[in-house]
Amino acid sequence: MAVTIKDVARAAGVSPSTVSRALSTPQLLLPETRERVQRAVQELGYHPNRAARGLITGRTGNIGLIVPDLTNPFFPGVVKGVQERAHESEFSVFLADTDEHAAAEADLVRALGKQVDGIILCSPRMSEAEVRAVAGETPVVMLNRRVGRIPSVTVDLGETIRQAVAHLVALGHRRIGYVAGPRNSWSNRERLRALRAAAAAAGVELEEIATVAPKFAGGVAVADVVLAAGVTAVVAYNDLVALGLLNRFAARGVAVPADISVVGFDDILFAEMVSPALTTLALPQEPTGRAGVELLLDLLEDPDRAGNARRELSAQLMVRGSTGPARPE
Amino acid sequence: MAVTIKDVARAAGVSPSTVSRALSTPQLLLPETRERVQRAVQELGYHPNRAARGLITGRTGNIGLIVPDLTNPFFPGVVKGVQERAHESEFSVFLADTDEHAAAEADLVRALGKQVDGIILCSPRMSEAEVRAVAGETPVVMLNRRVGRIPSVTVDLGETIRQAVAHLVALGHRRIGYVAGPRNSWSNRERLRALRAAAAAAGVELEEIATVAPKFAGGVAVADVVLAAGVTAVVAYNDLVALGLLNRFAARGVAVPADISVVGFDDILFAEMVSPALTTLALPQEPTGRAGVELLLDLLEDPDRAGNARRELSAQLMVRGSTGPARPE
DNA sequence: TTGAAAGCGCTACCAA
DNA sequence: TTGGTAGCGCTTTCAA
Repeated sequence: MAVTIKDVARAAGVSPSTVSRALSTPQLLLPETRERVQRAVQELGYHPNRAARGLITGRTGNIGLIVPDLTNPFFPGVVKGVQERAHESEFSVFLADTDEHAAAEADLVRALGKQVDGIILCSPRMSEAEVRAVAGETPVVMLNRRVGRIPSVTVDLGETIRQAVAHLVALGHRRIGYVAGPRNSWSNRERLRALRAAAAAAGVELEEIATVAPKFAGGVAVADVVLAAGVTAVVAYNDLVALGLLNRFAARGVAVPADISVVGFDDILFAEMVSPALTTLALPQEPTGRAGVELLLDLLEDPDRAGNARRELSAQLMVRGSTGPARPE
Repeated sequence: MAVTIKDVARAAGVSPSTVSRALSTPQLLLPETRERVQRAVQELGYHPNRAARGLITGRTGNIGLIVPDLTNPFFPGVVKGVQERAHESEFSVFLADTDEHAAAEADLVRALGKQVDGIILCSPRMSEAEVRAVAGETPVVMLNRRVGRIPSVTVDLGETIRQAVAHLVALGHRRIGYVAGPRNSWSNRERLRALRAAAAAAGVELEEIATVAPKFAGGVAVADVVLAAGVTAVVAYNDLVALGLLNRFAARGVAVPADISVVGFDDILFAEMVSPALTTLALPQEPTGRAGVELLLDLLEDPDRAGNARRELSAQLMVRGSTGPARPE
């Protein structure tokens, strides 16, 4: 059996209450008592049972993290950030991967709800109504999405998307394609909106080519459609899709960037690893995760003040080999 | 406040004990009572507090999963498998990433120990003594490592490594290099041992070139040393390192496989995405995770019988573009 | 078949 | 400054 607070109390010759205080409010004890308890804690290797503590304090010291797909390297980056920051504040992290099933998200929130103090929803796919519903039940922070007054961490892509479009226009591109991600992805909608605005402002055409699963295979699948669309540059919903495009283009003997330029979003590690390396709009992955934890901690501490808290991080255009001068018509 | 067992009891006009029974041993109740309780559960949206339950039953319904580095795509695959299988048995998963710090592993096990029924250690880097120590305190299953009688899931690479060496030898390679992973990695030692044996049996040289961090940057860093070693083929500790090699080779204008052949381990998604695609020894990622959970569940159910349980999965050689005929001397 | 009571490990209150 | 007591939400005897 594990060592309990009673064992420590007995060993130190004090009451359980005193042991408890020695751990939570040591300044209230006589230095001598405190040391005696601490020695006993050390010797017995006592770790308080957090479940029992949580039963009383209403705090579990756990946070839940729900991501759509761990297989997309973007999310492990975020998860790492969450973990790191959580551990710094002595929180443990429950992780759940929904495999891109929007329906699984709400279920998971409810299943996790009881065992955590709050939940971080990373790029949730569920409807706004569902988001509001779960946020009403459990403290929730969202990453890469905004719904009403729910605290969220987002990345401001407006300026960076303008830069990216300017970059393509400067290279002579006049018809730019966009391969869209999931319809229920807020990021997808925002990216499309900003791209449209930037293209309009620059006086170039933006063609929404298709909607694909946000995976490598999605890019591969849509590549030939992209070629048939007659654009000279294509922006993909994320790097994984962009890499899928590059892969299929290579297989078809289409030269990048000579025949077509390709741009992604995220800047996953592998964007740099392919050749030509992928031009992409880099999202801060670990910082997003860290910021999410911070917002959640604020929210737990002061639900009123922290409601509607927003953290907006910035993106960066990484110009690499996959973009180049437009092929003359 | 969340709805408790008392609320349900009141709503259903029964005692809390009866509600508890309705959930755990419904067959002991009168059908009518059972239904009344179940209706109340539904209406109030009652979910038992697992922490409170765990306090009594000694079971938390949680398992801990510790991985070295989520940024290596191999691990998310395993994590996904663990998650899936765990959820199937109504277990939740605590995830912790040690960032390749062996020292963090034991600490994490201890920190998590109290809140979980058992822990899955994925490719742990800690010493055998430490492994034994933590396994003595908490039910532990290991993935990709064997220590004593601790239940483990491993992948049998012997035959596949022989195949890989035969493949290279058939292509005319006589001097093969190995870029080693972390010294404290069991997988690394096993791979090296099997490679040595296979090379000796085939009558070719195996040269251990260097030890690197099991990351992309590690491969990049060692690439020039590999070239200077004068081997015609190189096997890397894992795909990430192999991809680093490919990247630096490309930058140096070294043609793969014309000038040098490259082989990795794992078969991460990106092994297929680069060109030339990476020849690699594919490890089953999700199955490894799933098997780990199953072993752990067995262990929890019957600690005696399940001690020393082993599950050995098999690997597969994926021959792709990065291996080809040896460059004539 | 059901309910009352005890207690899991801990913290928070009130007294002393 | 410390200890006793109650009780968090639940399960599990033991009685009825």
